Amino acid sequence: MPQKQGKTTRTDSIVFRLTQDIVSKRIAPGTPLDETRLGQQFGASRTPIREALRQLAASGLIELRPHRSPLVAAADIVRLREMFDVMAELEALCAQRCCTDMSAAQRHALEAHHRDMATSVREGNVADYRQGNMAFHALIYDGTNNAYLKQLALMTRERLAPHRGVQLEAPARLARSYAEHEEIVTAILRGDQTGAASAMRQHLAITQETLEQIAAQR
Amino acid sequence: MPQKQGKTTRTDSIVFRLTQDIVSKRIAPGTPLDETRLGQQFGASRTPIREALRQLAASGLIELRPHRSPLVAAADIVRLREMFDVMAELEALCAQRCCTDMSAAQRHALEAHHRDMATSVREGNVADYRQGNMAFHALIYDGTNNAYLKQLALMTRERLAPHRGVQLEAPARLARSYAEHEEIVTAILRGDQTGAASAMRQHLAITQETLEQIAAQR
DNA sequence: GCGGCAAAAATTGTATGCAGTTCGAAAAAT
DNA sequence: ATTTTTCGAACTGCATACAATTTTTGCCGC
Repeated sequence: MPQKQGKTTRTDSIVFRLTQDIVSKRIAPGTPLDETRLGQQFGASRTPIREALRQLAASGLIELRPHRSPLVAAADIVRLREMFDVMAELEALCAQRCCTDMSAAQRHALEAHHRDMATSVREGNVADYRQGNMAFHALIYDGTNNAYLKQLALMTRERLAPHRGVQLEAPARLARSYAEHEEIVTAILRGDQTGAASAMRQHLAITQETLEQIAAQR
Repeated sequence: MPQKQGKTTRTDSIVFRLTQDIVSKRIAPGTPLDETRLGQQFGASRTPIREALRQLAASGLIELRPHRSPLVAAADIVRLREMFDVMAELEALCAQRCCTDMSAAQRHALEAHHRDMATSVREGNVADYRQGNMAFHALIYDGTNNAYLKQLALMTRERLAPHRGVQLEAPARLARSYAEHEEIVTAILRGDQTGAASAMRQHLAITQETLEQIAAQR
């Protein structure tokens, strides 16, 4: 489960760096991770290394067996596809629940946020849009008023985030993404459960296509 | 996240005991967990305690913020209801996916297992049925051929298991549960996606009713 | 008496040392 | 030459000691 990193503790720093190294394939899958070696590599003691490795294991990035060196998990394309698939279903469920379980304030917040994102699209500000997009989906998670569902969806999205790399960089994609958001929002406001769910599914299917391209180009 | 407990390492032992203490309410929600105190309470050093706490945090049983004592997460009725809700949806999704993604061998295994469970029902053997029920649902998780979906469903079920207490003890419940299983199996074998999903949802709604009774009697 | 500040106490984060287990290599037997 | 056994090295699991940070407590000023 991802932690905040407000006051970067050493463990969190190591988690971050190791995560990047793994998802960027700088460390090949199947590689055994030696605690002492990592320790002197990162200039830290074994203790924070161990904590970091536990967190990575919880994230599914590595596998650890008792008394044995942790192995970098095979983040194969198959597994990523599966996760994307489940994420789409989770978010579709969130959108569906939003139709019935959202408070008026939450509905207004979602609508307002979506309108605000229009400026990022017009300016072609990719960084802003990226951030706004995350907030958009977070608002939908919140709208379910189901903490566990929110937690699962967030966890899945965050775990997938590092693998998405440099996608939706093209301004054209921004406009399309925004249009899809529009569909989702209107469906939710209309209370159209199946419409909201399918709109969300389709929205995420686009993202998944990008993954397939990345997979193909290897 | 599956954890073996073959060669009980001290950390795993502590994880197990703490988990039981938390879900059985022996430790009240909101209680701060002091590492040193736990250490001398369990007769262990702080190191394995820390590792155990990380795992519990990953399981969502406790919450930890940097430089602050971990707090036992509130497992209130509201949260439990939410988790049951999500579990129903996850399993409904599993059943739906089984209709399309199951192999022939998996279909046969599910059918055979279901038939075998009839004897437990006839004999009124609650313990056997309980075990068979778990296996039944596990077979459906497997049938999705989606490791991540399986992981989420299993995790949710396991986390909920301790709270289900002494339900479905009455032999009458066994027969009813079995009939519901029957519906699910036939829907899956027929390839009826929506039928399988709704049958599963209804099957779990029964379970949830029991929870409500437990909640009410407190 | 009340609010802010500072120092002390308590608790988490980190480092290091030791013991137990696993894995590999060398040696012995077939 | 191949297989088995044994021994050693390396690494993980655990314990303890130290550093950093937070919280509490006591004091001073208002």
